[in-house]
Amino acid sequence: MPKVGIQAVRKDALVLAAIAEVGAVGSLDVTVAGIARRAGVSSALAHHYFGSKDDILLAAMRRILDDFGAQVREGYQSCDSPRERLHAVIEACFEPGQFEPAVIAAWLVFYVMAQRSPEAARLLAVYQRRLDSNLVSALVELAPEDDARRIAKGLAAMIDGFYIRAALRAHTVDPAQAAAMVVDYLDLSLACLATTQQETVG
Amino acid sequence: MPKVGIQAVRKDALVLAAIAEVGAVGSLDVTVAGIARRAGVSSALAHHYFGSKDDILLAAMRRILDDFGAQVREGYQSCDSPRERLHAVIEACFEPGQFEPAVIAAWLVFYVMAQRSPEAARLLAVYQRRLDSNLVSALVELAPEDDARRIAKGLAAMIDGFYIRAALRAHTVDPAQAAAMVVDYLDLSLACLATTQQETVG
DNA sequence: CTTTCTTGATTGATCAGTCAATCAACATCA
DNA sequence: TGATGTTGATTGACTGATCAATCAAGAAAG
Repeated sequence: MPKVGIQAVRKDALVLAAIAEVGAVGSLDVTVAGIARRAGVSSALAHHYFGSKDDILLAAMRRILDDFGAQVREGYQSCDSPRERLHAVIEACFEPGQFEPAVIAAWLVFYVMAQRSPEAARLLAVYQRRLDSNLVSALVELAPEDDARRIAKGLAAMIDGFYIRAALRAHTVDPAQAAAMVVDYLDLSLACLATTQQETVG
Repeated sequence: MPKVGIQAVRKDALVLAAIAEVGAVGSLDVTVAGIARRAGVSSALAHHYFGSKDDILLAAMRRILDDFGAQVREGYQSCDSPRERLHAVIEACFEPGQFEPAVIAAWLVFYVMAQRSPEAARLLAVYQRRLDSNLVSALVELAPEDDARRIAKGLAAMIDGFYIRAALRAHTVDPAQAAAMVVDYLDLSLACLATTQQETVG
């Protein structure tokens, strides 16, 4: 048998190369040859391991989504209160790693890919549901479920919004500042809710 | 001389066809032939009027940006108070026309194009500055300039965020609801500011 | 009859995917 | 130990298709 474990090594290299290439080219107009070159192998090998160009790109997308998921889970480690967990989720979204040009370009490109590929759309939907679920599960401990769901939608929208604005290299806000503003919005929403509830109760 | 005014007719038809084609294909992988066919002319004619494929796409982008600008200006007509103007801007962003599949796809695609084409990036930056400027100019009448700028950034981010979420056809929120949530955020921010200021002054 | 419009045909380039052939690691058996 | 077969790894060369851009020729309007 040939080298053991080389398959995982090659696939990994190709996936990383695909992300880098998408970031470098800045669009879906990446070539299998370009990805393969960056990974130091032939284009034929890329086809050998992944069936098609789309398969490579979908694998790259899964990788980015997984990395993000891991980042969130890592942030969860030392969180006890729901508020801490909310902050952890928000901060994970604005982690420096998420703002590397290649990663930003990849997200953008995957949004476009989702318009065409059902699998890409499914993957992005999974990410959105997960983010939403993370936010809601912490928020329900601080507010009635309806309000929790509403606030979660607003938070998620603001997160995605700041992110896409970063994608335009028009650095109107830096990630840390953006995270702080999302947290402000969270606190504001909860404070308002508390006031209203108090009035209603009292 | 040949037909008078035909140039404007053809260019217009090609620009509209380009938007429709981008919406139908869902990516930048549109062909000049496809756009021309949709406009009912030959691909050579498209090259005759616009120099290149990119010129056609940039013209399409300008068209969408202009339409949006006109929508905002229209909403401004009957606005006296700054709060009314803010609502008008926000509602213009969530106008049904902005949520036609072709328009959504076009925006997404133009974001990607901006990664590669300086002119596309410039056009998008103009749009963002205009939105920001509209928001700030109304907000400064309701809050100190620093706060106005900060709130404007949050509003703009949330607007873009809701928009991009709509782009995924995962209709978690409908446009009207999204607009309402942005307005809520606006009111919340201003209310909070008023309270804080009152406390500081008192 | 001039000027613009319009097109079919063509070109040159690019790219995804295929294929046959070689290569290297491992297993098996004597 | 060493010869030999097996199997996946790897590639260069190729193909078929697509597309942007060009061009020369013809149609139509003034």
